[in-house]
Amino acid sequence: MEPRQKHFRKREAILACLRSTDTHPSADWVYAQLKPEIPDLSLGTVYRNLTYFKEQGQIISIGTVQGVERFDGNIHPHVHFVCTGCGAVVDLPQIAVPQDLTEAAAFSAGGQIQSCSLTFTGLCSDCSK
Amino acid sequence: MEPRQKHFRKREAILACLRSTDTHPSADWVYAQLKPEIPDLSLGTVYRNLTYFKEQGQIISIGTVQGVERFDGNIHPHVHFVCTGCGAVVDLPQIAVPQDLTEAAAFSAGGQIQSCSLTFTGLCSDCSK
DNA sequence: TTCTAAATGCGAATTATTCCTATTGACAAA
DNA sequence: TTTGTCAATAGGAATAATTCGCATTTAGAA
Repeated sequence: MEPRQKHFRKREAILACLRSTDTHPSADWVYAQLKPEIPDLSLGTVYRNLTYFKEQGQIISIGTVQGVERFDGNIHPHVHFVCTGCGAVVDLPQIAVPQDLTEAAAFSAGGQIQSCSLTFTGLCSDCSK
Repeated sequence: MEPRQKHFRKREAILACLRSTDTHPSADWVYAQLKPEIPDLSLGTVYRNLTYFKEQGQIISIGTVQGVERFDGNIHPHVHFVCTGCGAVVDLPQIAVPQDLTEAAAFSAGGQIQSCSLTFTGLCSDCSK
């Protein structure tokens, strides 16, 4: 298929960058990551496309950690652990929110549940030393 | 005991305000709420004391909703529902995170779990109309 | 009264995020 | 090829939540 339409290279690079890592990066991290290979990338474009992908449901926001929003290219429901020491966010793939909990929540809230986020907070093994 | 030490009136008023509501307010909301009765209250004091209480473990932050941090005077573990339409945050007291999930998370993360936050997101009954 | 340390007010500073505007690229029609 | 249109973008200005710096006030001890 050859060189992709130049028009979307940046948009695609941003999504690919997000999907290539499990560090749950911030907008700034994505920007810093791509800037060397795409020198005319602007931070505004990163923000714009992250918002775009979020609206499209292709990525999710996992909330703000230490003041900055963090994103996740993995939209499969999963649980996170956030270290209050270093700000690292890691997946806990072994854990899952039981389905009946979500159903109970929908009933209890009386509205429509779109998503569910379970996050454990603490000190990672490095930071607890 | 009569008039409390004037020095701590504001600090106490901020905590009392947070505990008197179930709206999970922002710093600005607390400020607006108290300003009429405490005209010389400053927003900086609200932020400072919210941070103080948070560090003391007397309140918790429930993360940022639509760009602003929201607080909760109820530190008993409980589940929240956030409406993406109006930004309302309500408790779901009927739901709880199973204890074994937390234990599994602690094992899986390999660190110390300090807290756990389960949040459902969606549209409340008003906003889904 | 004097001293000290904590709490505060106020305004400036910081910083993540959004907004504005001119420019560029892709593509279709003439 | 030329022209027109529209989405995507860069770059910088603007916004807004939050934090910081510093002088002032207060409580309480000496």
